[in-house]
Amino acid sequence: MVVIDCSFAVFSPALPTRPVTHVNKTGVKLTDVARLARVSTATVSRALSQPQLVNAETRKRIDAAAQRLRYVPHGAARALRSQRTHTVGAVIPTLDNAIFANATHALQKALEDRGYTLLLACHEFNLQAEIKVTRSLLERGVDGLVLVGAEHDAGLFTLLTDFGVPYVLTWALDASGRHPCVGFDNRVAAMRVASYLIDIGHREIAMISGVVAGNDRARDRLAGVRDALEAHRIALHPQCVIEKPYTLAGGREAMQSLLKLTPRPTAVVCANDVLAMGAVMECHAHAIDVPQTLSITGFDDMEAASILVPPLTTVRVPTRELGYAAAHQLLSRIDGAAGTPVTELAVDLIVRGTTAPPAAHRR
Amino acid sequence: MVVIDCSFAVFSPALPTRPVTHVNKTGVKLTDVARLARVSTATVSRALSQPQLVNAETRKRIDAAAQRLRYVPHGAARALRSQRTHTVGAVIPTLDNAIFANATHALQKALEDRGYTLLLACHEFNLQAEIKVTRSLLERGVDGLVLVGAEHDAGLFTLLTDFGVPYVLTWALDASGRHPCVGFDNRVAAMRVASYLIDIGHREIAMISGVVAGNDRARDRLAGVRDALEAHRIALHPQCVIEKPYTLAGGREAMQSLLKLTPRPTAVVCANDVLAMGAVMECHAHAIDVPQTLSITGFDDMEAASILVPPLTTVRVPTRELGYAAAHQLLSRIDGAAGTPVTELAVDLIVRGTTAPPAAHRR
DNA sequence: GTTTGGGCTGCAATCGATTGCATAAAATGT
DNA sequence: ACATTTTATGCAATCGATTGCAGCCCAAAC
Repeated sequence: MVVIDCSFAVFSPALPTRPVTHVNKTGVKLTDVARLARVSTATVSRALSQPQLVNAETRKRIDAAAQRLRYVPHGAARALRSQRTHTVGAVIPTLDNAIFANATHALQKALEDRGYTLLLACHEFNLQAEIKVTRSLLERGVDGLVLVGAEHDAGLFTLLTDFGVPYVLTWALDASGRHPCVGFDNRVAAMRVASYLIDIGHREIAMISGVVAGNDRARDRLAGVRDALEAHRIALHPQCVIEKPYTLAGGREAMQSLLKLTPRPTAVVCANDVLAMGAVMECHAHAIDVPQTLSITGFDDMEAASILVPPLTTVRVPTRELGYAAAHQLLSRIDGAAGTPVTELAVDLIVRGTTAPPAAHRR
Repeated sequence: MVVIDCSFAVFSPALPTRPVTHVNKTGVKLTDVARLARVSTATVSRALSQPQLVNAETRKRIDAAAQRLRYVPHGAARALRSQRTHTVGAVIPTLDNAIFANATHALQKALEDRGYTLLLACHEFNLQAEIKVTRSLLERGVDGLVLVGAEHDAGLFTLLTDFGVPYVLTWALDASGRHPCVGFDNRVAAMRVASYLIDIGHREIAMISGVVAGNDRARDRLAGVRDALEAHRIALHPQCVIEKPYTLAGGREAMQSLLKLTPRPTAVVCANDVLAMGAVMECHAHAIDVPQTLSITGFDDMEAASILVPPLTTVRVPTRELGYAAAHQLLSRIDGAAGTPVTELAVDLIVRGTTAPPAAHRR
């Protein structure tokens, strides 16, 4: 932090007749700083990005000149010449789900700490849209990309390798071992949830799943539940699996259908917290006691899950760690690190108030 | 005397082991497409960005060539020459609050529809950090900026006008009339909430406020409550105003303090839904009946407010409209529109389950 | 005294696309 | 048939910073 007196007239470079543009209307460029500091543009450039190469005295003059002129580097010019943008792109499904917003926030902070800026794009769970927005990010120029999920259209991977841009997959582990990733095993985690319900006595279990098309996390979570039930030779009837988009309304509708079934399930596994909260709301509306009559579980452990009454039994996903780890892994790849690192994060089953043994098990 | 933040020092990694070329490793450029299509680069450029200027036949050849070579334009080069990045920057407090995430999501969608990409930066409610991240966005090159709130450090506005970059303020209305903005009157809205509580009989009213330093929305909401109470000659004791950061924990702590007061307030106005949800949780924990013993109101109407039991009485803020309107207003300014448009959005008091007349008023 | 080498600095080429101007060909008007 | 406008294309300058290479200066080594 430097304090300078700005009460004197600020040097203004000759006003060239340029078209009105939005980029640095001040027109202060490296040349102006160089002239004022009585050095070449080369030296100014070095003083700003590799200070150790420049004599301390000269550097001081340059810094002062830059301050005085309020010089702001022109990113496009810099990027064109150096082939580096110091910008990272994130391609996520949506910001409307708090869990992605949290992870993105952590990512953004971690990048900012290292001098990078975040370029954002959403694809709304559509793999074709994902290619489109990724291309647009690549076009804008990013030094690296963060993607969500391990499953993507082949065209997306072609694009990435054609471009030779470093990237990291998140929220899942890549089975093929061909892509760097930081995430956790959605399948095992979901299996653990279902196993827990079985352990406390449930046999009539249903699942409210996310839309599995183009969403490997949703698919894995469903598969995990299947695994657990099969391991205990418990049937999962087709009508007990309801696929809905990740919204409160989706959860409510799904629960509405499930309540009509006979025999009625005693426990419902939801693919994420939003669906679970919707499901609980619907039970409230029908005066069905959770967890005494019906147990419900979520997945993600978003903050809102804790304000639910009763608080939601769910799987804690370390969103913050996920964002940080993704940033660090990506940046080290940008800096030239080789290999295909896989970072597996731990997830935990958090048993709270929406689960209890089934009525038949109690006396 | 002016203080200028001189933190434009660029992050320089220690010593990259093997810097990678991140930008278009394929090396396909305009020249290549031009050669394959047997035209000049000028024509290719036009075919891609102003197709109507190019003969249909030629255009077809060019498109085919571009497709064949998988050409992707180089954004930095394009930006350098045309002084347009087709990128808009958003400087928001945080993504961790769902309400900002929602609005940002809407903004992003609206921009995408018009061919723009979103560059994101957060300042965590710190006006100095806001200048810093804004400068970094400007450096990266943005055609316009979306800011949150009407109050900003003078240095921020200097930066904006120096740069001559179009911008729009959101989430509030600018009293000075000097800045384009799209938002609503936080003060009037908060006043309406407090008036409602007074109307149904409350006289002992407290407020859980956000941190007002550097946050004009929070300050206005507090002022609005003050207005309402004064208009009815009701006192607002200093110990009845508790300032907390916008977190669930903040709401709980504040409520804990308020519960110790004598006389105990019969109604608590919260500056946003997060605080209100924390407050309700704390009441649950103390087995205090909401709304029979204590009424609580929120502000924002985030989705989670509806899963609360009882559902939260709050002020609906049209986050989606806000994002869309900001995008449209900004883009029309980027396209050269003049003036200082002010878009005022309507907010509504949504009376739900957390408010009721005070006990003394019922029989 | 000469050579060597390290520390600084400047020159000028370069990154890849856009665009003003010139020109040629085709369409239109008289 | 000739003048004029319109349409389509190419040439080459340009945007603003970075960086390889060369050169200068001065101190240390021989």
